[in-house]
Amino acid sequence: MKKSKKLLLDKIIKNIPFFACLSGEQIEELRHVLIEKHFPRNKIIFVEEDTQNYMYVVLSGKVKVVHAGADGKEHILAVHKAGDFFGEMALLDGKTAPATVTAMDDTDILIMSKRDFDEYLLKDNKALMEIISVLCTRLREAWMVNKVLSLPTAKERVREVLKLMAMHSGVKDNRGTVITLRLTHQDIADYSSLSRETVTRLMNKFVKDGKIEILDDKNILLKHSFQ
Amino acid sequence: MKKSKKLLLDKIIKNIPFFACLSGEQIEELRHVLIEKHFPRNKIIFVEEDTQNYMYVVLSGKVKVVHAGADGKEHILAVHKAGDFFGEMALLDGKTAPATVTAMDDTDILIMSKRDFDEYLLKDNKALMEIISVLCTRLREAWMVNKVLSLPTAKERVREVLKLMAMHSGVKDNRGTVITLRLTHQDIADYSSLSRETVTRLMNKFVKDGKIEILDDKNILLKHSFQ
DNA sequence: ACGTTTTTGTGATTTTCATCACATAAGTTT
DNA sequence: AAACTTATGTGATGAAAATCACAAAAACGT
Repeated sequence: MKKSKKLLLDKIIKNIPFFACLSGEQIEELRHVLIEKHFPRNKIIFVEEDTQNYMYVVLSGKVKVVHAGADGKEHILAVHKAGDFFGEMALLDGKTAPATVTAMDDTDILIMSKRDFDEYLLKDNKALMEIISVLCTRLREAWMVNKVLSLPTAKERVREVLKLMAMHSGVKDNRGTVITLRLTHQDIADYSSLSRETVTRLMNKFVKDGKIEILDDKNILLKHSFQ
Repeated sequence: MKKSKKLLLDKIIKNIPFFACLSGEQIEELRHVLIEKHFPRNKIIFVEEDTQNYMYVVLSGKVKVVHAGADGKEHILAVHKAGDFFGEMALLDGKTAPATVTAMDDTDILIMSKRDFDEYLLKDNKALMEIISVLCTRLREAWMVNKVLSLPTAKERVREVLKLMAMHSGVKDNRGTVITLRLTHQDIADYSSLSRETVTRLMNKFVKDGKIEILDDKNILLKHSFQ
């Protein structure tokens, strides 16, 4: 393993709240049991209702957490980027995965087995408190999505979805907040439960009104005037 | 306290997953620190964004967990009946309450202070595991609501909301499942983010199609053919 | 650089609900 | 029981967004 990669891995691991309580030694140990795996774009990582035996950490790329509707449409519940983790729920309560996770780009992912998860995390009181705090965050996020979906107009829905993503994956700069997920209109539509065409029209309107700007790399800048 | 009431209290306490791991003595102890309080219909128990210092258990009646929209409309996230508990999140991560809770009927509620909560629950590893499992359940429920709200037609939304309530508050009998919450059409509308009129029309259609039946006490019977 | 696939842009049409406007019914209060 | 209040039933109308149907542009693969 390259030195720089090793350092990156260390940095990412240390930023996972679950692992915040582990000692340097423990992290070193941990790194040896973690498996790195590559998922090409559009590859499914796991399917809703699957029995799940791993927790995942995104190293690079991004993944979407989705519910698939009967009609083939999918609803995005969350998008995770480098440094985010997912799949912990099935490990915690032993039930099946509540949603499907798919790679949105070519994505490198770190995998931790249930055995190691139990070994390193479920024995330590402090780690359990961390897990609880993470679940609370997830719950608050789920309720926020909920709120967004019950907004009456398409415009509000798109606006709030953008704000939600800015909160989770936003980088502030002097002009506003940049959503670094490089989302397509279809992605935003799947997030806000609207049609792609409606999202296209609204995004253009936001641009025309000077509320947002699409940067060269397709990232979305929410200007200060946004909202 | 009347004997019968004491027994009821005991039974309810023992059915709360948080307390499942406590010994008989501990429960006895616990009962002395719990305060019982009455909330009349429509009384707000706590407000979104409030700093919250208690956990609550419903003894009788029912409460709704809601997000209030800017336009005065409210969106129901969950309904809790006797034996259910709520308000635990703010105690767990110290952040403000993520939603408002209101009594839907005259409701008796048991209150546990943060101090007792910490004292009895946050020290025990087994209790922490219980809390984690409860949070996972909440998260799965929140995602189900999410799924319902992203369904494209009003009919599906109402159908799935009814199924959700049946799952949480349903009593099976030989004809199907009875939702024992005595909900108004407005409640269902607030749950599914539809207008009251649309819900009325759809409920009548379900009745006419023989899928559901409104019992004398206003409870809703989902017949076996429902779905 | 060329063809292919994916994404975006935009008008025309249709559908579905929300809204409005009452009527009726059922429950509550006094 | 009369007077209110709350809940339900139902038609008519309108608005918002889905759908349909392409065109154009960008991104990607080889």
